[in-house]
Order: sequence, then structure tokens, then C-alpha cells
Amino acid sequence: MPQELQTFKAEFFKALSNPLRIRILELLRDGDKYVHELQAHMGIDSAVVSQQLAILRNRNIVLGVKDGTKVMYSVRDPLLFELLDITKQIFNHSLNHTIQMLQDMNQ
Amino acid sequence: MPQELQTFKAEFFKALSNPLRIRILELLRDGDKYVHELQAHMGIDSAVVSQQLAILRNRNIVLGVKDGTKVMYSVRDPLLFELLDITKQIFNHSLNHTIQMLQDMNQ
DNA sequence: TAGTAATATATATAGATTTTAATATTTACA
DNA sequence: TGTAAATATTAAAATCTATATATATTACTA
Repeated sequence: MPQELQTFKAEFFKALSNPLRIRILELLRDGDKYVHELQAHMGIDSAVVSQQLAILRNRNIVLGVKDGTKVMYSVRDPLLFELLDITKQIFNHSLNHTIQMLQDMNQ
Repeated sequence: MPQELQTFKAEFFKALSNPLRIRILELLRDGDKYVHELQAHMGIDSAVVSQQLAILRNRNIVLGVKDGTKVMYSVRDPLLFELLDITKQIFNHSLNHTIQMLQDMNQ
């Protein structure tokens, strides 16, 4: 694997490695949103949302489009949602594994 | 989305957010390997490899099995490789996008 | 066979760097 | 002027990288 791709992957995952940013992306899955809409859903200061959006923007994960004083955000590549879905599957597998282990221990 | 899953996703991506750890996972894609084999492929100190393996182990991403003095590592869930493949696709999309933009600028 | 060396891996430590989260300030537009 | 969003700043927490040390297993040898 070219080193460039390896670095891209690491940087990309780093951009996703924060609960607030995951939350933002999950909200954008239900449709594009203004910053103040995201802020309302998340119940945190809009400056914090902007900060996290800036990180996602810099990695080209989201796109912000101005509309007057507002900015509408969207996810650039829908493959991202597949990525999140697979992660959920991995989570479920891992849960099943843990449950199985606990059951085995009780035998 | 339950907050537990959200946190899992963030922690999971954090475990993947390092070039050395990506490298290790890509090497394990070609088959299980001992620590010293990983070390030889990567050309870095084995203590560094162990450190990174510990991080992947703690997140249940890889599994280490003792065999004498050696430890054989494997990836726990093959879905991880799908995840890496999708990330590569996202990388390609993003490259195409950049190339298109540069072409448009030259018109 | 007891003692010791060699090998493979893991863990501990510490200084430098990065990230986080909260707050304050700035910019852009209606 | 008021609203929406972005940026700057800062202290605390986390991560990284390199080095040192520890542990566990096997091999060697007197």
C-alpha cells in the first residue's frame, strides 16, 4: 500500500475519532443541516459545533455552503455512512462475543 | 443512536488513527503474523510494535495468541478489512474531486 | 540438573507534541 | 444593531516517540 494512502486512512480516522463529530455526522445522515440546527439537536454551544465542523471540513468530510448568514452542512461522500454502518456491525459482533464469553464462564 | 454506540465508534476510530497501526492491520490482512515478523516488515523497534499492538488489543481489534516465546496476532473481525477498503474508495473519490477541481481551474 | 544466557514480547517512564473543551473575540451579513 | 458562524486563546488531558526495564520461555553449559 502506498504510504500516502496509509497516511490518508490514519488522518481520516482521526477526524472521526471524537463523539461530537460522530454525532454531527449521524445527524447529517438524516439530511443537510444549518449549524444552529446541529447546535439545537446537540445541546452544546455553537462555537463548539463550529470547531468540530472545521475539523471535518479540513479533512473534506463535510461541505459547508453559505446561505445568507447561515451555513448549510452536508456530508461529501455517502460512502461515509456505509463506513458507520460497518462500524455498528463490528460493535454488534464484539457485543455478541462478550456475551458468549460471559455465558461460557457461567457454565 | 444510543450514546454507547456513538462512544464505541469514536474510540474505535481513534484506535485506527495512527499510520503504524494502519500498517500493522494491512500486514495482518495477508495473514496472521508474529510480532517479530511485523517488526521485520515495518523496520521499527519491536517495543514500538508491541505498544501499538497493545492499543489494538485493548480495543479488541486484534487478538494475540501465545506460542512459546512468540505471540501470533490476528484481526478479530474481517469486517475491518471492508472498512479499510471503503476508506480507500473514499480516498479515490476525494482524489478525483481534487483533480476535477484543478482541471476546472485551468479552463 | 542447577544456573545462566539469549530471545521474544510487554510494560514503564518521561519529555515533546497534539487534542480537547470552554470561553472570548471577530467577521459577515441582513 | 442583531444574528449566525468562525476563529483565537488557553489550560487540562491525552498521545506519541524513544528509551529503559521487566517478564516469560527456551537454549546452553558447567
